[in-house]
Amino acid sequence: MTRLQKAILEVVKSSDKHLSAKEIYAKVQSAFPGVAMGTIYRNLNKFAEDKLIRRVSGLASADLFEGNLLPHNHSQCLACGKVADVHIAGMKEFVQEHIGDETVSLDLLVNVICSDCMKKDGNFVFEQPDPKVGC
Amino acid sequence: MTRLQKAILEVVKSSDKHLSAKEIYAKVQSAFPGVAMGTIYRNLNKFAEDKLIRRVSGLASADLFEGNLLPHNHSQCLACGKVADVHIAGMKEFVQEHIGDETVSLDLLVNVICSDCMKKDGNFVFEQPDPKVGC
DNA sequence: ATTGTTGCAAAGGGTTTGCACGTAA
DNA sequence: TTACGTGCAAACCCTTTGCAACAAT
Repeated sequence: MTRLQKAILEVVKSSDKHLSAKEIYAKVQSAFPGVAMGTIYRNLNKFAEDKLIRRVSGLASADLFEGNLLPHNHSQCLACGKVADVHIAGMKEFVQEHIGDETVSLDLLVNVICSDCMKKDGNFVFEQPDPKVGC
Repeated sequence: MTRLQKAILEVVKSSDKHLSAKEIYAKVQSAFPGVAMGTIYRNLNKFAEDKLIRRVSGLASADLFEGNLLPHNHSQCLACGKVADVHIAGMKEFVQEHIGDETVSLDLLVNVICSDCMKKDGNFVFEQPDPKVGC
């Protein structure tokens, strides 16, 4: 593993947040000013394949990367976009009971209005709830 | 509503499948040869906002549109990409118990190997399960 | 006249890829 | 040498948007 690769991995692993490729790029740049976006992506993809990190997709904005490999899902705030971890015990089993095919994995995305945004505007009303309503 | 708009809506509403904008475009084209992709998207977006149809996003490929407005979620086959409806009673309540913020909506995407693909290759083994593993 | 809808073409965002160069075993 | 990693720029895919022409009221 090159020094650059270690740096990229370290940025993701040492962050407690979910980071976009752009954010990772910015952080890596401080130590490797000449680094290219393509290289960031190539390595993030490799790390994700090798299960060193996890890629979170399906969000409203760009994919995020995280170092937390423990099974969990995510919530995103529809107002500010903030992404948080969601742990739901028995999720897979609960879902499996309802479908015929064998579940490989679940991607649960819980759309919320986070408490911060609720504080800012307690009357948060979705006249027409999220166009991407699941259930 | 213009005749074109009715045609677009009809394509989505009368299909029992989930259709991509490209597929909808192709179908509408047979009656409106000069129709533009931008117009397809503009109208699909409007219909989704008005809750005449539903947009399914977060899939491995492009967003899909469906006429089924009843709350439900989706599964996608990791081998062939096929998307199917998934109905899980009590899903929202089950999830709500585990999170602090108020749930607006859920997007559950169940990654499976569908029975067709299982038949074709009964030994379907994911040496490295889906890089986008939820739980 | 006013408003909304369309085709077109361009731009947008996020991501991937071909290629030549460089670096390391 | 052989293999791999990198920067760069272009391409990619899906989707959105500005604009001028066009309907429809």
